[in-house]
Amino acid sequence: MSTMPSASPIGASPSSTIALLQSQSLTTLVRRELERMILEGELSPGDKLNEAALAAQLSVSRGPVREAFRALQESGLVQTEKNRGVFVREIPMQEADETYAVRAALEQLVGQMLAVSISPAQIKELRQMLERMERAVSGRSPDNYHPLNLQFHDLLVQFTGNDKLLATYRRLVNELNLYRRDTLAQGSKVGGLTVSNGEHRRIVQAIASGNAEEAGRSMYEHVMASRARMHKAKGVAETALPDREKGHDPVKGQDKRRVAMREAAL
Amino acid sequence: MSTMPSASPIGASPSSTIALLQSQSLTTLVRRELERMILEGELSPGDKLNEAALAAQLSVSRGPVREAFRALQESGLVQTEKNRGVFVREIPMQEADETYAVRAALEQLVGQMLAVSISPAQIKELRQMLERMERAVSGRSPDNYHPLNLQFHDLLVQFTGNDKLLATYRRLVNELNLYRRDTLAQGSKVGGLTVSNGEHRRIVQAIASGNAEEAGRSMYEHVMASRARMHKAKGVAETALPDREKGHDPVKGQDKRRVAMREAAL
DNA sequence: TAATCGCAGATTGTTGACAATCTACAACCC
DNA sequence: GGGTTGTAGATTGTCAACAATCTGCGATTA
Repeated sequence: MSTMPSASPIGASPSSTIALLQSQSLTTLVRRELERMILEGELSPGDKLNEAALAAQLSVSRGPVREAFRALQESGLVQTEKNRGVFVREIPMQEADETYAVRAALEQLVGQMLAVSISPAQIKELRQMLERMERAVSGRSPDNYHPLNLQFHDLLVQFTGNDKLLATYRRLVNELNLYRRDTLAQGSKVGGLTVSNGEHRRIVQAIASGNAEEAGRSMYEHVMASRARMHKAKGVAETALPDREKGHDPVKGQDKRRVAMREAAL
Repeated sequence: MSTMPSASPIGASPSSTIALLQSQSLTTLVRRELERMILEGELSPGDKLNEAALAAQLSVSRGPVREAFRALQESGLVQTEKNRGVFVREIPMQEADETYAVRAALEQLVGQMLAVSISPAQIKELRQMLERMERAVSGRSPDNYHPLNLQFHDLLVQFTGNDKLLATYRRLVNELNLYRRDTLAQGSKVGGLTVSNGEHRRIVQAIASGNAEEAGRSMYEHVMASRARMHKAKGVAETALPDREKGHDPVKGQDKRRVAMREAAL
């Protein structure tokens, strides 16, 4: 905490500093910081975000914090309950499932597009990524695999040159990362990493060979395989602790009454 | 204007009124109203949204209005320039193009899913929609076609039962509607309606027959054909008025200096 | 005359205060 | 003892005021 740039970086060139001040409002800064906190795991699904506390921590008033909340809500990272506060979203398994399906369709499109448009330089960059991931798997640093994996997929989407596709993709992946957070650390170590990277190689190979259909199919199947691995890991985690009696249970006490009224409000 | 529900609808059942008050904040109401205004064309791309004026018009303070702005910004409907205000977004042609590509991939998925899962009742509902659109085309009320068209596609996505897919789809379509606004009224009357509805029939036929591949392909091609029709209409509109000297030009005066500084800020 | 400068009004960014609501705990009743 | 009621503290929803920035227009000057 307290890593906010409260003091301005005077070292930078003056023009860029001016431009920065012009485009950055406090709301933007707060939004960015909160997104970072959530995505990096400093805040976990179900956690409550206290307006006043956050405002004090970031040395701003509650206004910008509330505005940042509305943006994060729209992006699916937090959820607001009137008069109760905002909470880091807990993605239900069913929603994660649906998201995987959408993501698979998008990545299939990515594969098809890249098979036609990719450049030699881009292929080279992808192969370098593959090697780095290979080292992460075979070496004793499997913790590094996940960020590399994210970067690899993001790079593929970037290479399509379709910004809308990229934005849509990232939105979905952000939410999936939220879902994976708890099961991830343990889940993916069960041995799926080698398999996953094998699928990555198949993808790059198909793209490089210019086979659009195969490239699309390999990406689609890779996403669906990831989903299956996630389910498996989730199942393991689930049975590991018998009755899910740890952590924050959002429904208890008179919450039941509130929930019932909410549902009736439809 | 002034169609806000300032007075509460006492006629409704008390429980639903309570539930409504529990879930609706002023921010939510303002957001909804602004979205309606934009989507129904009361506000056009490029228009400036004045905080104080809107707050007065809706009888709230500027706080909720600002929060609604942040949500609309994240959803892509408006765009904010610090210290200058928020504007209804003007979708560049290239972005619309990219959006059509993403949408086509999503609708292809919709077709594939529905070919497997659709129910007889749903098929019936789709066929009724087809007839309504048919009447709108053959009759002398082509203005009704567009909303029916939107409803038809939305219904298809709803029938997949995948809420995430639906949310993603709607986000894209909202932005596309923003893009189409100016060219639409004139553009689609050039005669594409009959063709469009023919494609709709092909889609429903393929879905009903359970042919996933054909259903997906027909939807993909329909979206791409829509894009082509849009381009054509846009081209017509473009050449119709020689030098695009009508309407609001966002870049003029000392704006050029600002824009240059913004770009340097990257 | 054309360009620049500077000011007044308007608009946005941010803040602090007040009102409404919720949460937790204690007193009370059956 | 179990359950309800009521109250105090904390938290959120909303508002109005202040500060910073921008916009447009007139004055000034070369």
